[in-house]
Amino acid sequence: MRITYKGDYALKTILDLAVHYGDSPVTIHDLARRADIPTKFLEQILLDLKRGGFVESRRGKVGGYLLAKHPAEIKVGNVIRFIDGPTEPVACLEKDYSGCQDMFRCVFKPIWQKINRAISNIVDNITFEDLIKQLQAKKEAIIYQI
Amino acid sequence: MRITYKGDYALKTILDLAVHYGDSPVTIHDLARRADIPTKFLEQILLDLKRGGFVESRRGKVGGYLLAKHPAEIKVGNVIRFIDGPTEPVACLEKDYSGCQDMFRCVFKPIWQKINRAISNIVDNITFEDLIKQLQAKKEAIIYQI
DNA sequence: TACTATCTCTATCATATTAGTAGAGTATAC
DNA sequence: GTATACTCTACTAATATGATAGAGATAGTA
Ligand code: FES
Ligand code: FES
Repeated sequence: MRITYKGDYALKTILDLAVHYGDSPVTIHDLARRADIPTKFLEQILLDLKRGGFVESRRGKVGGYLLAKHPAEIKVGNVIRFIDGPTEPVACLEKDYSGCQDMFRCVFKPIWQKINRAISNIVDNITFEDLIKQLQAKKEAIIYQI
Repeated sequence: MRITYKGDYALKTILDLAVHYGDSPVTIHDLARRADIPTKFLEQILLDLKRGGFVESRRGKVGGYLLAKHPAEIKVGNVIRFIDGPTEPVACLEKDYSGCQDMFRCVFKPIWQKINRAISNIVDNITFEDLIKQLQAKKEAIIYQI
């Protein structure tokens, strides 16, 4: 698995929208500025995320983007897989893969399967609500430090 | 981390050479045929592996390739990293990376670190000697089955 | 209504990576 | 001295990545 800039931008954007969950829409401009993402690139990413059911949009003045679900309902893995594709380290492991006939013989397959399970265990067990809590914990730690 | 064809071919080639460790050199032709790898592509991979100190070569008649170290001395992770690059899921984690200033703030970093550790734990704890043993165990299982 | 902020959509582009292919050259055993 | 086998550099086609450009649609409001 490889996290691309697009995936990184998508995660940061979803997190930003998660932080503003329940508030009024956030504009592309604000999202781009806060996460330092090229605006026109983010436009495309947000359209993708909308098609993926992660976000909703409001047009016109007072428009912008909103998270389509509660932050607790979105896992990091959902976003990564939707934007950057499968997390499997080799094509052999992906669903509907026709090659890899001599599966029984490939002594490397168990390695790829282990890696695959390890990655899934991580990215599918953390939601954006968890991330927000971590952010808040960090903030408090900083205040306490002062 | 993403295993490319080149990495896959390199692993299968090293395994083949590991199986023939101690024997006479194995030709590119035989390696290519057995693992179904385009011969000219494998030539390049073997030159890379030679520069990486994984294999040795003998020219002329009765020439071919030999494993440069004992199979127990070569980890799967060594080959993957040498051929396909770092196993880290994001550039931020790689050594000498200058970006990612607000490290303290990036709530995703612990996720990438976890994944990185998980992958390393897997690929750095299996040698080609281990793989050969697994191959032999499979062979015996098949014989027993018959 | 006109204006403006905002999202929507399609196309285009530069660069890098991937997965090879081609062909001439070098060394060695016999 | 010739066949066999590795060596080296260059080239190529296809795809992915990380954007940029510009015209269009929609909604609030003066
Ligand atoms: S050939 Fe499919 S996992 Fe090895
Ligand atoms: S910005 Fe470097 S890990 Fe998130």
